[in-house]
Amino acid sequence: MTERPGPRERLLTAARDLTYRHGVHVGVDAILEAAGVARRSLYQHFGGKDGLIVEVLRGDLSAARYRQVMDAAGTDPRERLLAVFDELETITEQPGFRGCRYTAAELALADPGHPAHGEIRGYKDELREIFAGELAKAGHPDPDLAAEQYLVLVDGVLAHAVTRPEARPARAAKGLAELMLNLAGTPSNPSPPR
Amino acid sequence: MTERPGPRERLLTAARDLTYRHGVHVGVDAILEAAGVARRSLYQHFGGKDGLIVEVLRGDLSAARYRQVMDAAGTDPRERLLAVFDELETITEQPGFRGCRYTAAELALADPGHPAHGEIRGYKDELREIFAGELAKAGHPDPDLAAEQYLVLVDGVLAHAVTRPEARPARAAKGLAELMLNLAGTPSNPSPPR
DNA sequence: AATTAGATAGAACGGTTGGTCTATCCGTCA
DNA sequence: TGACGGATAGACCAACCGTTCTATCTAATT
Repeated sequence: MTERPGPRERLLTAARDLTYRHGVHVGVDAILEAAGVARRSLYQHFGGKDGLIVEVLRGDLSAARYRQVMDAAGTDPRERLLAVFDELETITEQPGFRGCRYTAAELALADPGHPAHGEIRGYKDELREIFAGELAKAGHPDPDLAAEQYLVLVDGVLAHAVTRPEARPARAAKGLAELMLNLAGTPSNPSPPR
Repeated sequence: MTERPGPRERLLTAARDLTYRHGVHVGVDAILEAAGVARRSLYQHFGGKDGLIVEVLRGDLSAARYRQVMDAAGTDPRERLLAVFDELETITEQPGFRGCRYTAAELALADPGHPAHGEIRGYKDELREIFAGELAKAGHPDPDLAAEQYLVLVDGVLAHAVTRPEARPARAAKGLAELMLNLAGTPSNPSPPR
């Protein structure tokens, strides 16, 4: 039997779950009850609700998940890039799917000075780097532009699937990604021949 | 000098502004103060905060705006469809831009039974119809799929521009739209020759 | 055995939430 | 003149918000 995690970890787990399901405006009382943790522990470990939210976003490892998905798809950059949308299809079809937690937090936190905005920004920048690198390997003529296009597609899929999941936005977006990748060098090669 | 609008209209105007800037979780007190309206009038006209939010979404006329933009772009379906992204570029560059109000409301209202979800759904369905019709006129081989792709692009632009406006997502998305439209019949013709 | 850090429970803080209530005012119409 | 519908101001409600506080308990360290 595994040991019960400490209060800090229990808080993070409960907050990750509740802020995704109910949004970042969920009350601290609900988080404390779900975590089975004393009120004081929250302020001891995170300084307050905002600190907890920031830590939840930082520890979410969503970017790492994209890397894993692409690694599992093999070494062909084209296949790796397309695998992203298969994963998005799985994610958006999950029962409790509520969109991208970063986008939701960005929209929910109207105050531009909220510390969470930095984490959100960092996450999307990191995603951009991942896609830009992969698109360069795929031989895309303009990896920087293509990376922005990829971000639009990913955010679009996650946003649209909340309201209209049966539209299968992940599949639709994969079609667009294929059009993009047709601009690249010979499809099956990791990099274009020089 | 024009007459001052009645309480109902003042409430809608104030709520439209405040819910966009601060999200639908903005307090009724703030709305009442901005509208210069008695507390009772809100419950008289809209039954409550939820009713007001629903009416704000219903009266937003965002779908009509897309029609106007396309009409202003002429009669060539291709030009009309691409004009959407020029408009999105303008919108996302506006100082107070805070994304798509419907997407924001969808994410903020965790309760699936909230009456606003119906309006949001209706809006995006209406957008789909508009795009599907235009894509059919442009001679796209699969207007239904293409319409979903267009929705992904639009939602993606509006979502992503909140966090990374300098990425110019509207321009990036326009490039993808051009790729899509290359699949259609002769670009400058309203419909493909049979 | 004594000390200490970390966790617990729970009261209490001032402020805000959406909603209901009473009372008053004002213009319209009969 | 009188009645009435609509608007106003503002008190009031219970519930909840994030935060601070005191007090107690427990387990590891010295």
